Amino acid sequence: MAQCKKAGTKTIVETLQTKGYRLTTGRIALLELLLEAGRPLNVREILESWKGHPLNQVTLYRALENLSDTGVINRVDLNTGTARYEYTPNKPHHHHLVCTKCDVVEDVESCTVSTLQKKVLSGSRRFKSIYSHNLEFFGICRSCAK
Amino acid sequence: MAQCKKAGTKTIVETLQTKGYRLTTGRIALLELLLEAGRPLNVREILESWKGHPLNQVTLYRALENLSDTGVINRVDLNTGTARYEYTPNKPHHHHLVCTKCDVVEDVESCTVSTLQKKVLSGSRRFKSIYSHNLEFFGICRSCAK
DNA sequence: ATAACTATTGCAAGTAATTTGCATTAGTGT
DNA sequence: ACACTAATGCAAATTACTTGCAATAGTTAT
Repeated sequence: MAQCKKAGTKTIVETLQTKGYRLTTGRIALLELLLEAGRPLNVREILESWKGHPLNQVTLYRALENLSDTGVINRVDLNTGTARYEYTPNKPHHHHLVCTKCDVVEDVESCTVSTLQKKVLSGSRRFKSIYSHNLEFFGICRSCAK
Repeated sequence: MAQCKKAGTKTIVETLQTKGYRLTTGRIALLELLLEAGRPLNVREILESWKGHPLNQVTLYRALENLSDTGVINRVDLNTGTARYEYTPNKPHHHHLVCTKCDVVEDVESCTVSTLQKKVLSGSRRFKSIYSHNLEFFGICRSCAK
């Protein structure tokens, strides 16, 4: 994991540099937390995980925005009421499966939507381009089903 | 359109009744507005469309929640910052194509995700059931592309 | 129709998420 | 080590949305 972080960090610095962003100690703490969590966290969860406070809440919001900007992390909306952020440098394009009782989230990697995306674009007179899509599945996990 | 409304209203009353909800004048005004708009509106847009105020903002929030409950309207999140609601009784299952510059929204009716949904469920050990999915496409419309 | 029952409404206030302005601090390149 | 500029924290503001409660309007049974 430290190794993974080290290897990842190098590229991340470069990625941030292209937008003039700096990889500060607070942002490193944030990225490490998201990496370890392995699932999308919201602001409240991030702040609660931090006993010391590597980043103030306001700064955290700004860091999340900047890092999302560069694609190092990804903002997802899973209908849980607040935005969530996930660490993405080591992850391929994927979607999510969300339990609407306990909010547990599972990644879904099989994505056949890219071909669908082309069809959708060719079926639209009004749109010039489509550059992304969101696909989330909602269901009930086994432990909530009991 | 008046005809469409009349025909629709009958069923809507019945739909609401099953949950003990009433179809009040304010809610009728809301449904008419959403029907005429033909696209998902957020709370601010609804209130601005109403010169007189058929429903107070607070009541509007409650009405939107109740009506969503019954499926007469549908709440959608299009990453535009606030929840949007669309009139659905006359609409088949569909998705959306959103321009991220001007927020114009187009319906996408071809949905092949139901089969994908089954695959996703069978690929998950943790989940017992999947009952819905969100799929939204993001792009740039032709007039914003100029 | 009318009365009784209960959902709906509006007001005032509250909560939670997110943003902004500004002075101070910390990274980065030379 | 110096200069330049992004990042940070504080206080305060904004925005979306919710809650409690008394008054009102819709529905059902008579």
